[in-house]
Amino acid sequence: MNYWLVKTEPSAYSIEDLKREKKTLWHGVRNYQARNYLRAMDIGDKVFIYYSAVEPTGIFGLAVVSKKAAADPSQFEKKSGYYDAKATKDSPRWFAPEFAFDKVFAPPLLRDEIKKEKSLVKMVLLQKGSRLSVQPVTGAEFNKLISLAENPSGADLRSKAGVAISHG
DNA sequence: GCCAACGTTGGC
DNA sequence: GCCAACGTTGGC
Repeated sequence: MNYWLVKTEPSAYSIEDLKREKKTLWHGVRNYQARNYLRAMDIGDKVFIYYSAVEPTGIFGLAVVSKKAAADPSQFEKKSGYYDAKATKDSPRWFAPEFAFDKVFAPPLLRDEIKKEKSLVKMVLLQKGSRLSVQPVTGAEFNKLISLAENPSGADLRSKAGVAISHG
């Protein structure tokens, strides 16, 4: 199993949109390296949904790959902003996997918290100038991110102080 | 809103 | 095939 992170903006497509629709075709990626990662995704792989550009930035949820990447239909649609005149049905340029909703992170795991974690400094996400919209995440990074998401720093502090955490 | 980093385009 | 110019991304 492999792990990934994809960027979006909540105004374009949010984790709540995915929760409502249950599944979505992750289309419109127009960068070759990102495309190659999309094609490498396998059914069952986990995908962090990251919001970029709009404050606060961070991971807002998790999806799971439900179908392997196939030709991205938007590259053939002339009216689409994703139209690519050089793509043909015989030799498509761009590919889109299907993602299924997994969970919303509440609260979200913000970029600031990720940056504070020493074991995560090598994440592609945190590299200077990294604009890749589809990124690989290592298994160790995945586990750490999940544990941070499930144990927000506030809860950590409360538990260290010996204060019971309510789960209601 | 600024601007550094990056990918793509197109002239040569 | 080089590389300057340009457009875009995205953190700050």
